[in-house]
Amino acid sequence: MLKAPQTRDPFAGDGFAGAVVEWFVETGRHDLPWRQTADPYAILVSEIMLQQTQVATVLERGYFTRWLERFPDPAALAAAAEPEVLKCWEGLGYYNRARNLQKAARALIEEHGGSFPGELDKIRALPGVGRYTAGAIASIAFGRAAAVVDGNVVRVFARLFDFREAVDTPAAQKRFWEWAERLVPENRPREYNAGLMELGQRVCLRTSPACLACPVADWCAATDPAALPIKNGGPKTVFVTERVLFAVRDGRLLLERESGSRRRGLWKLPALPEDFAGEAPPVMLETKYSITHHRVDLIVQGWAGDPTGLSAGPNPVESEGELAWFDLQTEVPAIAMPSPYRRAVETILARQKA
DNA sequence: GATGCGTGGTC
DNA sequence: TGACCAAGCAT
Repeated sequence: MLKAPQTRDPFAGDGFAGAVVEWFVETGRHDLPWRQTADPYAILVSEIMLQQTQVATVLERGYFTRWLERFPDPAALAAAAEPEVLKCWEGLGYYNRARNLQKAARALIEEHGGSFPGELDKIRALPGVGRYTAGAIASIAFGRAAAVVDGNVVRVFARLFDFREAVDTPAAQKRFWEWAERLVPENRPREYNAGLMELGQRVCLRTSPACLACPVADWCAATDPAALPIKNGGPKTVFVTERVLFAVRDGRLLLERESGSRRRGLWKLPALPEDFAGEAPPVMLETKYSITHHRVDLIVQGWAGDPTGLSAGPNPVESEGELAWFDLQTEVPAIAMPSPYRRAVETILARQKA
């Protein structure tokens, strides 16, 4: 990697922040829908959606715009029924984000009289809002000089300060926050924070950083930027098999609602017991999906036409949650299902139609 | 402080 | 193609 040596100190004066701000003002993505608004609620929605989720996913699949059309303000979201809230979130994952967003809307109504607080600690107290999100809202929506540290900032800082230790430790995170607090400027913190993150997203790339195009290369101490940041990594992938039932009766599909988990309130194909071998319904579909550090082999079993096997003998369903039948035409499309099950159902239905 | 959480994209 | 990752948070 070709990269000029460091010649300037990020902490000396406001040159570093000024360079980030200038770069953002001149070349930033000002067309993003959440940059077309000054509404703190809309900024909150965007920041929650963007947690651990790529810009392209939120943007191209229309989640942000659709959400604001359906829930244009905290009052609309606070008054909504949770199933509809989850349905609007379907496919984004981390469904507690949607539930917390509604809790936050209710807190805005009930504890703040419907007006959005501009103080960092009050923003931070909203459900689902952690240190990053609070800083992002305070700076972007209110112009406060609050720091942000996300995955992009970690990568930029690891290189800027040539940080050759693991970044995914509490001690390292503490240092990144200290650096962020020291560097965030009183002048134009909105453009600085947005620019710092966008720099990580578009220039300070993970595997091939574009140092020749970087506006802060003069301040960067890294000699081998592509080797940073260093991570310990998470747990190893666990491979599991999941057998579920596809049962249709009178045009209605049997689904199970998860109860205790964080996918609570979402509907899935009911689980079949592991040892359900002898009289098991035939395999209709086998597919794979990943969830956190699990790699799941999803096997859908059932009777395409005549589900007599379902009513014969004991209930073949191993269920921890509530079971219910949903009309395939009208109800199944309207309820919230995790993506793997949604895809499986649609694949099977399309196959039967053909 | 470690762990669990959803999904889609990337190389 | 499998491991890694992306605008983190709550418990």
